[in-house]
Amino acid sequence: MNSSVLSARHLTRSTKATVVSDFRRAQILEAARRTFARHGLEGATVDHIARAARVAKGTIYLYFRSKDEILKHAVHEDLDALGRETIPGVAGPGPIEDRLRAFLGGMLTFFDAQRGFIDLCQMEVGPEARRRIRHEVGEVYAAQTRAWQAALVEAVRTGAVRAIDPRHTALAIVSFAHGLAIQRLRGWTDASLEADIAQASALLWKGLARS
Amino acid sequence: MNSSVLSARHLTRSTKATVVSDFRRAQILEAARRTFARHGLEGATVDHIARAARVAKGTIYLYFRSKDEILKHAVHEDLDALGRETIPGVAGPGPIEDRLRAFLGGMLTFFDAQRGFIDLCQMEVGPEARRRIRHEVGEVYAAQTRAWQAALVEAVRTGAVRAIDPRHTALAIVSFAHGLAIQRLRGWTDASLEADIAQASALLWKGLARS
Amino acid sequence: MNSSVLSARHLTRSTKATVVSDFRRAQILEAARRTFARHGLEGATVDHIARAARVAKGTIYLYFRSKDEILKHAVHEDLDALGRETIPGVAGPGPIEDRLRAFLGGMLTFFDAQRGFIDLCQMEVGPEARRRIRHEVGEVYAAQTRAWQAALVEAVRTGAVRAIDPRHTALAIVSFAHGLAIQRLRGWTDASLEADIAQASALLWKGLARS
Amino acid sequence: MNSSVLSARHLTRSTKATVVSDFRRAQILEAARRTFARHGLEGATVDHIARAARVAKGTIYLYFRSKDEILKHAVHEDLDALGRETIPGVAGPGPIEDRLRAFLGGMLTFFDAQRGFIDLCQMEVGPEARRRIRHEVGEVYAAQTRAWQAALVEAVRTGAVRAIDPRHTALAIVSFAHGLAIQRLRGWTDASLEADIAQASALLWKGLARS
DNA sequence: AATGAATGAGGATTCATTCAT
DNA sequence: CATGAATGAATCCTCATTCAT
Repeated sequence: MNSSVLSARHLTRSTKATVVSDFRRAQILEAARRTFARHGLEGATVDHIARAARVAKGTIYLYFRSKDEILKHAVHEDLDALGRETIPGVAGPGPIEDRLRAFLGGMLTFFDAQRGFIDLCQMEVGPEARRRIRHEVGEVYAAQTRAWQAALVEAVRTGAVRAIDPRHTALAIVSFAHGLAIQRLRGWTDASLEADIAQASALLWKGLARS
Repeated sequence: MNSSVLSARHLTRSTKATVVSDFRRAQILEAARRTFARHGLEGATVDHIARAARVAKGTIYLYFRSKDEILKHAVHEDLDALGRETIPGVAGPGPIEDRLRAFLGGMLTFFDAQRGFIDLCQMEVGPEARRRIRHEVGEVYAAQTRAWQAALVEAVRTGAVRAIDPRHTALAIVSFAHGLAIQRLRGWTDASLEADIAQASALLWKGLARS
Repeated sequence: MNSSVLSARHLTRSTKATVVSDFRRAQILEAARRTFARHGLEGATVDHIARAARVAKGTIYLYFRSKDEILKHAVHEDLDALGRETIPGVAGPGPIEDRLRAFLGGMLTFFDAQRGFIDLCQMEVGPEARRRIRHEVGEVYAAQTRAWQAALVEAVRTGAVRAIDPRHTALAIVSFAHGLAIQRLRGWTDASLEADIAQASALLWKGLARS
Repeated sequence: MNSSVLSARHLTRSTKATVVSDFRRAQILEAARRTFARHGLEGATVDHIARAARVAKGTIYLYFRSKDEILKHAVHEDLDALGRETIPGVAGPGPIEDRLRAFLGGMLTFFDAQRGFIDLCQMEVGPEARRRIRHEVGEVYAAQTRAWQAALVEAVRTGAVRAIDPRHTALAIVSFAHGLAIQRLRGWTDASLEADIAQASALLWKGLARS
């Protein structure tokens, strides 16, 4: 009984430690995202990130090996989320028009939530870590494009859309979503999220629809 | 006569000096563009730029007050060119379909020529100079959007296109072009310039055209 | 009775605590010696020492006030041992030739046992603690030298050795032993311990012996 | 004629630049040696070295890639000198007794001139650069030992010394010189340089001489 | 008593900018 | 005008020490 209590305590402590540790990592990553977004990739000093995360500079290095490592993780997490939130719906059931709207909605919402900061990192390509990020971002867009290409091939076959070229059209859809997301992210448009989604998907749909 | 000779000489010298000076400025700006594109905004040191421009580091500071100043000028020149190369055609005569194709072509060509590097600088926004760049880039896209909005209002009026919302559609066109340009710039698509232009403008045109 | 039991208990507990405490101190010092020897004085972090001692970093500070304190104690213990193992024999009875061999043997054996690491620390003299170490090491060599000087004065008097200068010769003996020990410690010689001792003492003895 | 003047000017400038550059390097190395000797290897900060060299911290990095590089060069230069100043004489002509005295004199003088600081660096073995230093120092002592071994083989053959073991005796001579040099360097003896040399070589010579 | 997460002062290194030649 | 050596502020990262659990 005593030992069970002890091991329970131990388990609890161990779990708590993990929870705390995970919390710290998330806390730092979140602070890093905000700081990268506000100050830029090089402009964001580790001091800034630490202050934003409300921890000491040294603490950062208990959870990440380097500033680059932080960037890598922040980007990786976000790109994972972006892929998960936009790609499955493309192949899903339902009319292609709805899927188009859902895709655009997913992209714009994601970027609007300040999480598109990665997309703005493209300029920094010196160190190896950056090169990987660049590649990883490209992979997500490539995956989106492939998903749309497959969906369009099927849609052309069933006559749901007119006889467009699936490869180029897929790229066009993704590029469109991307461009629109950036315009919004940078504050170059003040339209509401819903209006932008509605108008953009209507335009695209009209471009795809039969006759 | 003497004085005329003198002033001629002076004029000549002055002119030559100006020419040389302008040449140096252009030489440095060009080197800076290449260097920024290759190494990133912070990754590009003044040493790099100087070496690329084949001048000594100190010489740079005879022509530009600071590194930020260089960036500002490089960006400004490029944005000017982008505006000049894309906006007038929007309002120009001819069927709107052709103008659409021309616009997309202008954007993609410009970015393909490595000059879209500015667009990649958005992440660096710390110092005041950067903030201005950000704003300036936004201005160009805003100008493009306004041009398209005007064109679309007219096109809707004459029945050249269906009754779309000019404001949102203008933004959509610009965003589309922008997104496609970036995808190309980053090497995420390997399609030919012509094919991309053709397919994209066809899709958009279909989205705009009547019935 | 009760009280005697209690005080016995108390004594036992107190003693046990002392034993445990002493054990911890020795454990940490030993780990520190190994770590200093392997990584150098600054290269050895408190983390390294803690890991080598199989205790948590914080525990170290329950037994030593600072890293410098650890070094001071490790050095002090070793120097004490070196003195005890080499000095008494110098004044001891028996022919001076044997005492010479014993002295050289003591030095080389001590250094060979990795305990001469202190001798290698001389470079680090910044903080006050280091200055003391330097002085303390010097003290041991000085004590050795004094012991030899006394022994040689006596040996010259009795005619056991030729009429050398005791002061300089004492220094020479100690320096010789020291130099040989270092050469071995650093791995710059691969001869066996016994052979080095035998040859060195033979050479020195020949240098000292009468005609 | 004009061109000759120009090229002369150019040559002058180029030479002057080289001279200045060499001077700076020497200036920094000298300051580094002093600082390493005073503060230890890690205790000596680049700031210290810069201040001792009367240059700004950044200037250091115009002449050396890193602190380790500085150490490497300082050590290399000194070891070169030590080898040049002690080894040739060993094989030189003249009675072996004189060569012995010359060798001891060379070693003690070198160390007395604060240049034996390298010898004190042995504790720091972490980074790769340090490991090389350690090896390099060993090489010099090994070269000295080889030189003595050869000299002793010859001396035994000609009967200049008694039938000692050349290998061990060579090591003993070098170790002796080394140990004495260190004792002096650390201030553990206050005898005059000449006295130490005389006494030590007399002792050794007596140990080597025939009957 | 033991732990190890958190801290922040301190050090090596970089790089925009200046200035004597 | 042009140069490039010199500067030092600013940045990333380490590690001795503390302290809540």
